[in-house]
Amino acid sequence: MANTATSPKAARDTEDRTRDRSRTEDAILRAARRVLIESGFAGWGVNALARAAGCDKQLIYRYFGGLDGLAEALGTEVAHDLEAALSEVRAPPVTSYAGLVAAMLEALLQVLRSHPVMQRIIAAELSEASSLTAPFAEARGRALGAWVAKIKGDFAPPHGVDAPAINAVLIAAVQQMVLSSASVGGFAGMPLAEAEDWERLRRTLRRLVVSAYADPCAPD
Amino acid sequence: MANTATSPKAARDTEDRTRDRSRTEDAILRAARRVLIESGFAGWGVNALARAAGCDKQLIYRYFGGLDGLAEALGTEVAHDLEAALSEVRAPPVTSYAGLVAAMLEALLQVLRSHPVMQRIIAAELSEASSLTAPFAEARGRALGAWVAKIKGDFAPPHGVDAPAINAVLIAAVQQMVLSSASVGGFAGMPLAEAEDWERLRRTLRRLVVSAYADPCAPD
DNA sequence: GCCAGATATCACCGGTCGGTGACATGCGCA
DNA sequence: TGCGCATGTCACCGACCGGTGATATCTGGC
Repeated sequence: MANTATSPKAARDTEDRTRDRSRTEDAILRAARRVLIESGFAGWGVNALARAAGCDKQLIYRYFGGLDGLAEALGTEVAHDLEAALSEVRAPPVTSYAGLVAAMLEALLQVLRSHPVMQRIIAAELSEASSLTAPFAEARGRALGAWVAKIKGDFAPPHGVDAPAINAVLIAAVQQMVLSSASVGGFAGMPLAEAEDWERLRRTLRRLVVSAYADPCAPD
Repeated sequence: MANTATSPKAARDTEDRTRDRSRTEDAILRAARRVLIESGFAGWGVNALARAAGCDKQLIYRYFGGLDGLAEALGTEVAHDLEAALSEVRAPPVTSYAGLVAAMLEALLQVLRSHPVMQRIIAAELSEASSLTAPFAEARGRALGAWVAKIKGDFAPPHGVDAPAINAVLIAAVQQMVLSSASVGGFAGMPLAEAEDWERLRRTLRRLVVSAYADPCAPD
């Protein structure tokens, strides 16, 4: 029993795509996402992917040049997702640098939470700096850099504050929280499951940003 | 060529431990740490471990009950490391709740940075909630809980502040920073390699803690 | 001296992996 | 019509995996 079903085509997508390369490529890419979400990089091999896509593994080599090429293709796709999501950060009333950073953190939180593939990739980056995660890491760096360059000039951080470091710390916290919520359901005793939990995190982040960037004696 | 060397005993620890169960168990445990540091959980299998320990894999089954038992043994060991390190948090002049939290964060940063095995385990937790990481997660939770219970009562957080959430966020940031430094050498454009980089992070964390817990108009 | 048991090693199993070469099939074009 | 090529399928390889039963070797107690 190669699979649980009687036919090896059981896992194949309903759409008929015989003799259609672009359709097959798409099926492989979607299988790559699905397997990555369900099994992580541990189960991300040519055999499993071909099984999930309902095609022969040979096609992965032919169309993508093996696992590395497939990872690269998937990485750029996901990076585009991130880019698109960040480009829509137009939190309504941004009147200060702190407000801008807070809006960015919330947007990042939203994107990450709704994108399990991104979570998997980032988690893998923390475990192994392999050739599979490298392409995405680079693409992601470009996306974030472009976003920062775009908003530059609108507002400036207060003087005497290491804004890049503060922002990095808060972004790191967001990332860790989302990853931990996906695998353990919370972090350090703070649950991260219900909507109210995330709202609590949102408030906490905003408070940290505001207090860090506020002029003393000018609270809120 | 089962190994690069001529003799299969090349990787064996220098100490002669034939017919000495406790010595063999220790060799296996140390090999488990070493392989975990060098190859991560991906290469953490009975074959590789036995090879690294210079013994037969059968002994891993006999003495530890397989990989799961070995992971449990290693997990409790590492949890003890964490417990011991946290119990020594006596940052000299702690005069406020903020100072206490800052000292805790610095201690955690120090412990994590100097403990690559802990980093691997935490990174694995974020990728897969497998039976290998579960025992350590539980032990770590106990260690942190014990620490919190110990310091309870010395100082109290200001009113109207969600201290558990703030602390969780900052702990998450520390964790993410250390993990990211190990695999990528930095985070979000902030380098984390030289001593000055870590000092910068330390200052940033302290500033965040102080500003978050400070009474307004009573800075520093 | 000798035996019982602890300790360690070996050989082998079925299964999955990544990777490759050979082969079948159908489409488009001359 | 039939040829050429893109597309898809199959069979097979060597390597490694986790796991287990049988066997060798040494030690301590009688």
